[in-house]
Amino acid sequence: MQPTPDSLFRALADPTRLRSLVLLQREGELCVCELTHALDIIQPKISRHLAILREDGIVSDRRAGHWVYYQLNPDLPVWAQTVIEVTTASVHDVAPYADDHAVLADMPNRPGTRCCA
Amino acid sequence: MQPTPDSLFRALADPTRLRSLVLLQREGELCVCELTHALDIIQPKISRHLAILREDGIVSDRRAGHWVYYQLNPDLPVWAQTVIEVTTASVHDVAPYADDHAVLADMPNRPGTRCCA
DNA sequence: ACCATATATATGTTTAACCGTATATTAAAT
DNA sequence: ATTTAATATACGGTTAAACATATATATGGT
Repeated sequence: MQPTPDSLFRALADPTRLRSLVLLQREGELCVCELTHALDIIQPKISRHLAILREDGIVSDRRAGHWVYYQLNPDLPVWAQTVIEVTTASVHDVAPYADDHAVLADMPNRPGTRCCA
Repeated sequence: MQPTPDSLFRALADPTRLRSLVLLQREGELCVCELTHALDIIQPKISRHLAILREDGIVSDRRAGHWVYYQLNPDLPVWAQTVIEVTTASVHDVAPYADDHAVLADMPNRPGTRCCA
């Protein structure tokens, strides 16, 4: 499934989804617990919004053991990629997006991270 | 006033507003009656959605006699211009955007048009 | 002053989206 | 087989957005 302009903008219209997408654009791939931590939003809420993005073809998911990793759908049409890229670049230093990034960087025990790097 | 990512995407999330913006991006400046005709949407509905766009700084208006002309706000931040440009380009040939453009081109008695060109 | 045209706003109602809480699913470990 | 951890979904309630209709405002012409 691929988003239409209509459905993409409807998806981007929610703050939780927009913050999630900006973070995914920056980081490439994140599990639900990382998004939950970075945005400080309860897990069912994150999961529900990720489901909306998934059902619209905006993100794809991949399970690895306990964790489910989300990323921007690699098959996203170019125009949609551009919309997300340009937006992400423009909010690089502004709240709450910059903070989300910082909070994620400080997250302890991130899955996939070697514990004794 | 300038749109934030949040407010811009909320604005783009409504089909009437998205169609209006795509047409304004293509045409440069249109009066309310042209939008009403091109989109085949009753005038109060068009006006209300244009008011929402205006209040968010996405479009600007100019009165000329009976008519009020709208255009994309020239002071729109570059990232927002890019979002609208890229989107417009991507829907050039698809419904309902292509049709809106065609219907507008066929509109009789458009204001600002010389009657005996 | 009055009328016609173009546009804007106000009102009450309906529809859709989001929310928090509770519960179900899935996978790994013991 | 049970338990624990991560994630997903279901349910009912609340809020916000959109709608159609009616009315107000503004401009220009007679």
